[in-house]
Amino acid sequence: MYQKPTLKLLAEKLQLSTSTVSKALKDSAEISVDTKKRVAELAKLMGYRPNTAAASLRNRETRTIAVILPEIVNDFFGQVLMGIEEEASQHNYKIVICISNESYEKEMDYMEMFSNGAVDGFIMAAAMGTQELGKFEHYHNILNSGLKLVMFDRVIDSLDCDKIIVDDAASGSRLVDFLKSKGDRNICIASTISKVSVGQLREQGIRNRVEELDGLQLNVVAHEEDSSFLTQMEGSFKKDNIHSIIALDQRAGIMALNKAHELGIKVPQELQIICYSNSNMAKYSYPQLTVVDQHSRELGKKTFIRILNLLKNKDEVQVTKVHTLKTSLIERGTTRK
Amino acid sequence: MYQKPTLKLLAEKLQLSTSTVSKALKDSAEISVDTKKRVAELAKLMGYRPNTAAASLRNRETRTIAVILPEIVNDFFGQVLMGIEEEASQHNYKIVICISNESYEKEMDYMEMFSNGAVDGFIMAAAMGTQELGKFEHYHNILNSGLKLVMFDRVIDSLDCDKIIVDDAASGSRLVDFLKSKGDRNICIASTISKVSVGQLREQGIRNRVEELDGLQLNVVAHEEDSSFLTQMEGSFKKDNIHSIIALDQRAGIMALNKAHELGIKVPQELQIICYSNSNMAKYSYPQLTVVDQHSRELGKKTFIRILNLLKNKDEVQVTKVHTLKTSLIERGTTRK
DNA sequence: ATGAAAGCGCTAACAT
DNA sequence: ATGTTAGCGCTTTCAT
Repeated sequence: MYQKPTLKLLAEKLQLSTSTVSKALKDSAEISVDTKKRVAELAKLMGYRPNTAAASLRNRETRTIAVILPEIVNDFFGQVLMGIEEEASQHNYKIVICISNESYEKEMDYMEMFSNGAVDGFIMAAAMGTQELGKFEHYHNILNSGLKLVMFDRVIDSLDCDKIIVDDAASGSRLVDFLKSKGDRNICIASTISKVSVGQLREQGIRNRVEELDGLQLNVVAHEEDSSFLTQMEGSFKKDNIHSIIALDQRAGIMALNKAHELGIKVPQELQIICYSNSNMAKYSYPQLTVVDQHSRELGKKTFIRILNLLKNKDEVQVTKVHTLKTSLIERGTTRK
Repeated sequence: MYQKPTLKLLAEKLQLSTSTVSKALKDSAEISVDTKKRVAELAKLMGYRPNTAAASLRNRETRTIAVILPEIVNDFFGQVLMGIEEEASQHNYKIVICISNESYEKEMDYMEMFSNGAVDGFIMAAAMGTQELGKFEHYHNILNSGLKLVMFDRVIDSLDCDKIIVDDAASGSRLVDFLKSKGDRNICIASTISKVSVGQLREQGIRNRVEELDGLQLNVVAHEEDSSFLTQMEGSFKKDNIHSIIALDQRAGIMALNKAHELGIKVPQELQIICYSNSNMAKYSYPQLTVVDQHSRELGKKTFIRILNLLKNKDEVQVTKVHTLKTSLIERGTTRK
């Protein structure tokens, strides 16, 4: 196995000192143009790559961000991750990925595991378990230790850190207006994420708007488990005279649509369905689901850029910010024209 | 910002040398039981975590694996990643994730970027671009430099490295038998991955079996782009008298199903559909798709365990192995009982 | 059973 | 413009 080139090796070959070579590679003004050129050439020729562990140790920065996701087999988080990854690789950052699997313990373990020098900061969406339990010391520990933290989508209100979210409540409210304009009066909320902040916000937005307007009715079908959800949904179809369904998450949306098929209810003629999250599941359903697009990839990019700024201005005191992205409605086959 | 505890700090507090503390934490036989206990207690109390960069530099191992995936918004790769991640975190390994986005260049960039000390090895599925181009020097470079490489699913036949795959060709063959046993004679292959090794293997398996048996007919509909695929599919529905469709990937499967709906073809009565990959899209379609389950999470776990073994026996000469997992058919709503 | 010292590869303050 | 040196935090060999 051949020896990987190091600064020392380059220096020997060029009859220079390591510090000169180091500076040359950094395009330092101290070094002559000629030397820089010679160094660059040999480095390229030998395929020199700086040893990241050594640089991290010395510079006290790893150029690595831990991304903690509640799940990964989920188009929304997948798209966010793509956005993060894209931006990260553009800025020559690495990301390590952790999957909390909605568990408080795993989330905490990961944060502890990376809390000493392994990463410069964390990007994360809170696990369902964490939001249910309401225990947030592990976030505080991270912040206290000087590591950067940016949360997205599933954020903790009471926590003083940067957050990138979408206009969940406002979008819910807009959906009510949209459905009302189509003549619907009896709206049903379907959700498998009612324990999670964004689910609650969306529901609140819808609820508030329904109360503001006259002559609207609201039902709620909510359960995390597929079979219970479907039983509830079927009950609601049979006893309530539902005009439309707002599904707060992709799974609820697709399950509601399938239940409607099963019961012979015509979509969108007899029932309109709108679903949160522009997922493949929604894009490839029949008919294609009308969705609230959260611009998830953009969200990922914004999140990374935020933490990058925090890192660049490391020692300045910074005002934490909540950045809200506006969602948009993509009208497809489950709503009427 | 408080100072993170280091070995030196622990040593000072305990009036010991750093080497003693280091050994104690490693439960070395050289150190007295009593000292070990004192060290362990203080370490716990102060929340000591070894600095990974320093350990990497010293030990010449990072306990980090790069995972290069063609895409991430894809349930198959998502599930594999879950399996890898699960196993990695269990063995106290980190994974950094790279998304090649099916591009040869990105794949190569990533491999170069991590080829000097940043990771101990690579787990990857080849990008479509790489398989099309047929350029594999970047893989050879990795292997030559002593880094470990394990490929899964989309592997390079000619490359001498460890591979974890599923029985693509054999499973294709079994599907033909299955459909024939249901009385189908005219089978159609639908694919959006015909440029990729696994797509070709599946097709080959099907094709061979069709030729072996008597009285079967085979059509092929293949295109990566949705709209061209759908046009072809519609044409095939209208002119060929198809009895069943074998979709080589999830997207092809769901698009074929939707097209059947659109044309008023009854599934599974008039047309059976079987689809590769047990994705959420297939699970939540209407009716639910019958699928070939690749046990993707298991595949991820096996892949990680393989690279771990390679790493543990670093310097032994190892025979590269191809490990083949057996797929299984999950019969659901798009095939007849 | 414990400690001193060297060194992994890199950077930067401080010579020259 | 180039070089010397110290040190980031850890492990390990070789004393003691």
